[in-house]
Amino acid sequence: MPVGLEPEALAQLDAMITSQTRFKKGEILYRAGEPFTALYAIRLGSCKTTVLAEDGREQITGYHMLGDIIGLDGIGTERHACEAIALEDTQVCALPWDRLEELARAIPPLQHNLHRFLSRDIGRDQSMMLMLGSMRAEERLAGFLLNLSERYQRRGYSSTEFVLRMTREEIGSYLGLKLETVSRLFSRFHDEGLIQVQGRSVKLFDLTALRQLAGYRC
Amino acid sequence: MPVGLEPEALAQLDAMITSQTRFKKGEILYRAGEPFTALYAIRLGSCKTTVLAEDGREQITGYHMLGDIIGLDGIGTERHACEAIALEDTQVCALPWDRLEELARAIPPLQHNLHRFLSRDIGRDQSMMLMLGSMRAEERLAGFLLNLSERYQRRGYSSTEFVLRMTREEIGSYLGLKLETVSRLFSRFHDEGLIQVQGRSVKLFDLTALRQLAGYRC
DNA sequence: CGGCCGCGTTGATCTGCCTCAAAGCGGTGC
DNA sequence: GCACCGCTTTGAGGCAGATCAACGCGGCCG
Repeated sequence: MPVGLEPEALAQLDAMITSQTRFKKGEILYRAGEPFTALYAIRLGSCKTTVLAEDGREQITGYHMLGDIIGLDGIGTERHACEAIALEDTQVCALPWDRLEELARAIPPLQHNLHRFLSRDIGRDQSMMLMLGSMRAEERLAGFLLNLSERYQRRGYSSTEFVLRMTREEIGSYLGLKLETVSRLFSRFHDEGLIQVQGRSVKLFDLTALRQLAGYRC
Repeated sequence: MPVGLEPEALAQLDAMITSQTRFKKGEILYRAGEPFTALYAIRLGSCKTTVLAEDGREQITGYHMLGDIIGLDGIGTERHACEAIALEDTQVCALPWDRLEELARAIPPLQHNLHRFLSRDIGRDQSMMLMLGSMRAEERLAGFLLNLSERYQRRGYSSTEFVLRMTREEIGSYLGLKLETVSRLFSRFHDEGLIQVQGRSVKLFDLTALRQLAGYRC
């Protein structure tokens, strides 16, 4: 969010941030239906966002880590549309929305960044819809792993070796699959030499093959 | 978009709109990858937006009608992420983005409306992810029909009797199903007395049953 | 220590939706 | 009129992924 801001603007943004909150693994950052007052920037850790059907089924709609901003879906209705849950011990800082809107009016680059975040969320959701609507299970899982890989890399971590923060069931929910299917696919990718899995730690051996599986033509 | 604006602000918004463009059925409003310069407000007709996988598979991500604003997914990357195609003869007016950002800074209610549009798009995409990831075919189709019903009603049309603008294949692509499945489900809903279908004209007879099918608890 | 519990793996079977195929139907142009 | 074409419907059979079930493993607590 602060990218490209003048020092003075940065100071104003800083001043807006009053609170930094800690959550333990499993704790709820906000619930669906709660009044929306602020966005949350993740400073440490990671969390998932889920939407719930009336009958209790849940769909994980996002997996968020350091630097991500969550809660954007609450702006329109002034209520959170989904529920955010920490996947590990996590720290976020709240960005009060009315103050942010105000600042965005005063600071064009901030306004621009805000719009970028909103728009990128839409783009991300649309790729997810492509996955869920048109891809087969193995393509989805390969895409998921590559997506994680990319995001870890952008944050300066290894792009080929990381620890999953989600259970098989959560991965399944995110990808529209059952946990058994996820587990089987991990095993298959492992046997085929594409990856190494041991519980939640994953090594990607053959990015090219994964990309091909995921439907990337590169 | 203009909701809640002062007369003077309205005039400024009006002044921004230079062009109104017409498209015939099947024509492309914009393509994925094209530079993003403007949003488009639909004044007449309807269109679909689709994302394409590298291998040519396509997923319809949205179905848009009068009053909807499309193109929001291009803001973040400055390129359109999806392709928009007219489903019938359609008129849109372009809202140049740089001008709109500028105006949004000057006119708080406009800024707010813009954010609402962006955020609602995210919310819509998330419900779609819930559908695609967790619902069965009949639930998806019931949800689709109810969604249309609601939107027609909000625009002053009948909520129980309307004409589909999409082919079975397009509905299928939107819902992550094959056209045959869509056709079969229409027939089944018809036989069960929930709806009447004749080609593309649909009457909804039993909204309550559809809602139950769709997983609404109401 | 032993028992429990959450999570993961793997096998066997089932089924909802896809695939393949054929035919109907309405509109359009010749 | 007829032929063609895009769209839709319907049937038969197959398969990817779900479901059901059993077991393994590590961590935690009494």
